Amino acid sequence: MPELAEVEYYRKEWDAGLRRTITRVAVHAEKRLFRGGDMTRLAAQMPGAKLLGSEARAKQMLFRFSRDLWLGVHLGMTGKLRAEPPDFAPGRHDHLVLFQKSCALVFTDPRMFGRVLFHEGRQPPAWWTALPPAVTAPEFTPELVRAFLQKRARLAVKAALLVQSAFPGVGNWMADEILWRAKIVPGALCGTLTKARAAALWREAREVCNGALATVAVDFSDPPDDWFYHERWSPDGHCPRDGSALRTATIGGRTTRWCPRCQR
DNA sequence: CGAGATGTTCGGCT
DNA sequence: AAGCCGAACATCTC
Repeated sequence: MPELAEVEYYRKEWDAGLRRTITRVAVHAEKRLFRGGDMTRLAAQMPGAKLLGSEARAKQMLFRFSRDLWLGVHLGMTGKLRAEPPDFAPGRHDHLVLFQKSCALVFTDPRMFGRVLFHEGRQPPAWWTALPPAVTAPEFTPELVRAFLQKRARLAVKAALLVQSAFPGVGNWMADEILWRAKIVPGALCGTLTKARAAALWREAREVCNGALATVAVDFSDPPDDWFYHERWSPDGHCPRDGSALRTATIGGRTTRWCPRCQR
């Protein structure tokens, strides 16, 4: 599931273990989720460390532990975090479990498109520090969006919204929501968008991120009733504005839905 | 049974 | 030669 807001929701699941010590680690170290990291070292270093805090940015999470230990988590397509009782027995897809005295912090991911990174050091890892400013941050300006669209002039705008360096945290359903609100047809090439439409894209990207953070991220509740979201999942979806039957096509390699009447 | 799923990365082509 | 596109990754569900 995880886009921006779902990631923030799952991050908080591990708050159950805040200020508590890890007693034991269970990890499927050979899985591709852990590629590029030393999981033997993780299993050796984690016991005795305390979970001190966490943060979500875009689709990434970073958990901070005592002893200068850090855990980066990306949920991929099917990753989830949750807390279980301390006697929890990990199942086939529970690839990492941090046991504490009073609970077990579980990372599950059946498809294993996610990623877990282990880092040791006084400072957070470089890949974290280098993440671009959030869509909701003041540094995310209309000028930045415009410059990106001009650089990627031959790319469909739907595909552009999925580029994480430009729209961090935006995923497939949020991209469709943004385009519907901005009344832009997803197949439009970035280079053809006027300044006004680029501004609309900027504005709606912020609206959709803020709206999702105010609903989905809080308690996994649905976005507001008038969002495109609800219709986009239905095979028989209709435009909430004008009732037109939605169109479906693959754009930017992903299933894309839009209203053929109000998105041009 | 086949198709598709809310993500990223790589290799090949233009 | 940057940048675009499709395939691959691995598993489950409809």
